[in-house]
Amino acid sequence: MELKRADRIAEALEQMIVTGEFADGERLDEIRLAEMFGVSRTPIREAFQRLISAGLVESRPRRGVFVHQLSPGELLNMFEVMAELEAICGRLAASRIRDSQLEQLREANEKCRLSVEAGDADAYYRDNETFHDIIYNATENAYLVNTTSKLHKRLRPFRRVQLRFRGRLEQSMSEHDAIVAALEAGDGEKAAKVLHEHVAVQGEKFHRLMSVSNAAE
Amino acid sequence: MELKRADRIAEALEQMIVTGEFADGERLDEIRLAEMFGVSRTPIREAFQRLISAGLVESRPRRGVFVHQLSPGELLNMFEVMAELEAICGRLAASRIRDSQLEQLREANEKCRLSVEAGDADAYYRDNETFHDIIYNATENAYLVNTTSKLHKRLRPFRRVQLRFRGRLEQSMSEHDAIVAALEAGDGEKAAKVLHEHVAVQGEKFHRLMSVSNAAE
DNA sequence: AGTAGAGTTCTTGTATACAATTCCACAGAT
DNA sequence: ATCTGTGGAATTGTATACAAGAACTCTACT
Repeated sequence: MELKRADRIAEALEQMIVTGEFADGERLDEIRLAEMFGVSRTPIREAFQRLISAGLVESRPRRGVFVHQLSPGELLNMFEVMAELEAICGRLAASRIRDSQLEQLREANEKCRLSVEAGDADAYYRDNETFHDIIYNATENAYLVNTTSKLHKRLRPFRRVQLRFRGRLEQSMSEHDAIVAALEAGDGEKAAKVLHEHVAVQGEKFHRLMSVSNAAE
Repeated sequence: MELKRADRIAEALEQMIVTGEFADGERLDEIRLAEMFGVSRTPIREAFQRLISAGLVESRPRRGVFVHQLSPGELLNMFEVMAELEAICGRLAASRIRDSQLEQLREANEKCRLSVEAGDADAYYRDNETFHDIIYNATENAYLVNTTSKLHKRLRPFRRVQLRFRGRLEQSMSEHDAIVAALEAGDGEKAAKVLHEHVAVQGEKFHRLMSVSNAAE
C-alpha cells in the first residue's frame, strides 16, 4: 500500500502542527502551502480533510481551515479518557492474554528496566510504547486497539514531557511491575486499577507543569 | 455554519451505506456518483475522505474506495467498547451531574416510560437517546462526550433491531430506573455497572440475532 | 473623526483538463 | 490448455481554470 502525495503532506502538516510550528487559531493558507510543498491546491485540500477528522484543525466553510492547538482543559479531558481506556484494555487483557504475549510483555518490561537503569529517558519512552501496545493487542478487540492507539498517539507529545519529573521513571517502572503481576495473575480489576493510576498520574503531572508554566508567563 | 455540497453528499452516502444499499467490498464509482448527484468528481472525492475517516469505506490507493460493512465480529467489538464507554460516563456523571441535569434525566426517563406503556418502540428509541445524551454531557468531559456519541451513532442502526425482542423494552426501562437511582445516590460504581450491563445486553441480543439469521441463510 | 456602503481583491469551492497507473483483453509461446 | 506479455481502455491522482462568497479598502456622508 503505497502512500499518496496527499498522505505525506498530511503527515508533514500534522508534524508541524504538533511541534507548535503554527499558533492556535492560525489560518492555513492553501496557496502558500501548495507552493511550499511544490504541488497544486488539490493535494493540500485533501490533506486538510485528514487533519480535520483528526481534530488538528477546524474548518469554517468559505473561510478556510484553522489550526486547533489543544487547551489545558481539553488535554485534561483526553488524559482522563486515556486512563479509562488503558484500564479497559488491562481488564480485558487480563482474561484474554496468551502466554506468548505475556512473555513478550515481560521482555518489553525488562527492556524498560534497562533503560531506566541507564537513565535513558528516550529509550524508556520507546520501550514503554511497545509495552503498552502489547497490552492493547491482548484485548483481542481490534476496534478498542484502534481507538486507544489513536488517542495514545495524539497525547504522545504531552506524555513525553512529564517523564522528566524527578523520580518519575522509577515510579513508572514499579507501576509496570504491578501491571505485569496483575496480568500474570489474571486479575482484571487489579490490572485496570493500576493502569488507570499509571496514566492518570501522567495527566496530573502534565497539568501541574502546565499551570506552573502558565503562571510564569 | 452552512453546509458545503460535499457535506450533504457525505451524509447521503453514509445513509446509503448504512442502509445496506451497497454490498460489502463494493467499489464506489466516482464518475457514476458524480452524475447521480449532479456534481463533478471533486465534491465526491471530498466526501470520500469523510467516509474514510468514519471507517465506512476503505481506500486502496490508485484502486478506489470500497465500502466496508461491519462484520458480526467487529460489531461485537464495538458493542464491547460502547458498554465500557457508557460505564465510564456513568461513573464520572455520578460525581459531576448537576441538580438541573438530574431533573432533565428524570423527565427523559418518564417520557421513556410513557413510550413503553404505549408500546411505541420508535418513540422509546428517541427518548432513550436523549436520556443517554444527558448522562454523556453530565461527565463534563467534551472529548468523552464526542467519542461516545460518535460510536453511539455508528451503532444506532444495529441497536434499533434488538429493541424488538420480546420484553426488551420493559427490561430496558427497569435498567433506566436503576441508572437514575445510582446517579441520584452519587454511586459511580453502581451507575457504571448498570450502564455496562444495559449496553452489553444489547450487544448480546444483537449477536444472537445475527447468528440466527446467518444460520438461516 | 467615525461609520456605512460600494467596489475591488483575495480566498475558497467546484468543474474540467491532463497525467499516471491499473485493469482487462487478446495474442503468442511453452 | 494455461500462462505471460503487450497494448488499449478505464480509473484514479493532480493541475489548472472558473465561479461564488468573504474580506478589505477607499470614499462619501453624518
